[in-house]
Amino acid sequence: MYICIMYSSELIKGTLKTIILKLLSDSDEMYGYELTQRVKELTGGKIQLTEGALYPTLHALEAQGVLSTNVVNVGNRIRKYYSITPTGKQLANDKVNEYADFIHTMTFLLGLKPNMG
Amino acid sequence: MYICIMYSSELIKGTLKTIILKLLSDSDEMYGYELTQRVKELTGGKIQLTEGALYPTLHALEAQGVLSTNVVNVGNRIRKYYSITPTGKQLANDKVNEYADFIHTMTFLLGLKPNMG
DNA sequence: TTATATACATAATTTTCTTAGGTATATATA
DNA sequence: TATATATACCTAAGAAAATTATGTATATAA
Repeated sequence: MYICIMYSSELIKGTLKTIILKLLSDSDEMYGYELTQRVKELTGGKIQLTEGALYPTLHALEAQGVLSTNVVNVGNRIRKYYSITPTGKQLANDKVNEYADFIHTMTFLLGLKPNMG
Repeated sequence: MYICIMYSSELIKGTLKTIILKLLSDSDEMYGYELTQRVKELTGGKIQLTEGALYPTLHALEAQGVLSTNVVNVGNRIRKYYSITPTGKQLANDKVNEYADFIHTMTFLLGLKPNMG
């Protein structure tokens, strides 16, 4: 068994959009900070989204029309909820499928045993 | 089933070193061009290493001491064979194990079915 | 009162890759 | 014979995507 605290940063590169789109595809709406906590929780801390990467990407996805926002005041603080658009739902599907295919290819290329759970 | 010609370039980011180290770990020696052809062949053309990324990375890995080189004249052309050092073998193992763990985490995070072949 | 958690954001820098260009030989094709 | 493709190496400019650092501000726990 392989032990690790967090993956080397180069490994995670290129997966951010796919992760965001998938989580928002399965949820009604989520805000940025919530996304960081959810990913940390779901991966046992092995993947931790950094705000410097997350927020610009969220803005780009919104500008692209795949996410829409809803700003809410919680107490005296601002919270910006993101939800996925129909276009975004399609993109999420494509990205997840592409990643599944990619994992399959990498599993073969690196000579890893198919994952049985 | 998902159809694709080549993966979007962002997906492949961060996997180059792992791929190089794994292939050289399983082979006595390989040269740069050979690596590009082997990866293309093994992935059905879905992953194609670009020379602009490959050669600088090979040089860096050599400078780092994980690869050693052997220049050979084939006809009137030069061919630079790379082989993995003991340190490199260890690094290759670590990187492949880390990637296997990463695939496991991403499979769960993206809600993909464990791959049964 | 001080640190941590929540919650947003941007800017400078670094890393990593793409794109484009350069050199050169061998071989297949029009 | 000329031209395209394959082999085989390399670097440099630029783009893309991340890290690191910084800033603002409130709430809560120590």
